[in-house]
Amino acid sequence: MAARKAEKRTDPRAPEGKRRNRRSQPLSRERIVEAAVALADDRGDFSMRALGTRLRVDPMAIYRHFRDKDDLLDAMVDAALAGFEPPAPDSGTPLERLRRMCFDFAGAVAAHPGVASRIETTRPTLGPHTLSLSEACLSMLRELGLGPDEAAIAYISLVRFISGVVVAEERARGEGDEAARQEDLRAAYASVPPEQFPNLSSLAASLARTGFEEQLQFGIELILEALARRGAAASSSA
Amino acid sequence: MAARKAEKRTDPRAPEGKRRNRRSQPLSRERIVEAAVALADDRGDFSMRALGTRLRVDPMAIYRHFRDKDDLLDAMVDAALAGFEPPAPDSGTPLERLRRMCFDFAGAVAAHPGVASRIETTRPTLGPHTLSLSEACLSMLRELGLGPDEAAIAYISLVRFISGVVVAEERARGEGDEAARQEDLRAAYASVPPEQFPNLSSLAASLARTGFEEQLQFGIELILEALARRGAAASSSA
DNA sequence: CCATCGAAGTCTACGGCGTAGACACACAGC
DNA sequence: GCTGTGTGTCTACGCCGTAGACTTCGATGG
Repeated sequence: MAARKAEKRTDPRAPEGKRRNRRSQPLSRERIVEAAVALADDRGDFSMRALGTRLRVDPMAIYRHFRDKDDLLDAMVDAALAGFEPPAPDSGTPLERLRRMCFDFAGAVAAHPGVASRIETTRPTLGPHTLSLSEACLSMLRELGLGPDEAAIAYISLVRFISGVVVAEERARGEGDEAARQEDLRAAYASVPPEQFPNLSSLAASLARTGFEEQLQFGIELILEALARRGAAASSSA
Repeated sequence: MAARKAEKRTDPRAPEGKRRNRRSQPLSRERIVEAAVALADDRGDFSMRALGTRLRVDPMAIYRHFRDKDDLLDAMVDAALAGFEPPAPDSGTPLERLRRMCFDFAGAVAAHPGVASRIETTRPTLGPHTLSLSEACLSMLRELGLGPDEAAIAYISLVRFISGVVVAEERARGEGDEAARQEDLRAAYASVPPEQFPNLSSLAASLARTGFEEQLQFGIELILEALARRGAAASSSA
């Protein structure tokens, strides 16, 4: 949008413009958020200063558009949810759609480091994407037969579980490559005395076989199953 | 371990010891972890430097006992789980005990800021308390009728959900006092057009009524219910 | 009794962070 | 042309984690 006026200014590397590069293209919330997400994706972390250099702009310039880092981070969360589309209403049973949505949501969140831990439902980020996502999820839960209050708390439960898994995945990923991690894990559990902790030893083996994908799937299935049952009970008794 | 040799040195508050306070009582992993947890409890956050001043010691002294901050943080997680006791085997049905344990666990974790987000199950912290907690939980899940693999992944699901809730709670708590937060929430949702997002508007009302306690309870009930059903099915078919 | 040694604590310093506050500059409207 | 306003810049403050050299102390063994 604001890039229009920049077209004629992009090239002529203004002789003295090295210092005053304002005209290259003006900063905007959008441009900043985009760059911020890209930065967080490239490196695992994110700092205002790094974002500044990436935008070839003084870090403080960002503060003209966002109150503080937190403000920007909130915007990034919503941006990460762009491109996420709730499943079409006629694309399966409510349960199927709900399941698909949970996975899509988890995928979208997991695609951008740092986002998962900021998914909120109590002081909600309230970006437009967040809003439509919540609405879609709630309406499917209602379709399942749940009442308004039940749907609300069920929605929260789902979000909490998913973000719990994704946060753990992110942390693990930042820990070194997968093979080494698996090896560490095996080694750590190998030192556990099996007679004192019989189940724990077998946990190691299971863990080695189970990735985050499976954890996500198992947990969501569990939750949705229980929810469906409640919904059915509620609507049959009504 | 290293404390043994200190016993004879504890008292004689060396005259010139003001600068060289080493003799007051020697640092040890234990003493450091204890102070660290206390520090994190007092202020909401935690830094090596602040810990140093609290221990009246140069921050770098801590590095003689812990490789780095992460190492210390891991130890703190396990320390937070001290005092946590799994329910006695004869204190109710497996389901009841499991439920109780989940709440106790959540409480123990929530009692110490910063701990929740570090609860791991894949690169496990492997402190003694963590170990016995896991073992107890796994064995109850087995009692429920689940097989070893199912118990393992069910255990992970529970941990993920609980830490998800507690992390969210912590973040919310750091956000300002409860009343103001509730008000912000109400205001935020008030600006959502109800005709476009009918369910979302009702979410606001439900959220206002629902604390973290209820979220925890609802989700755990959901998960345990589904697990119990699977366990029953598995053992009846066996 | 003294030399030596290793462990524990200290000091200094480096490079990073978020961001407050003063400043510079380009442009809009007069 | 003048001025105000918005936007990017600069400098600086006070935090952070921690590397590496240094100090000091108690223990050890000659």
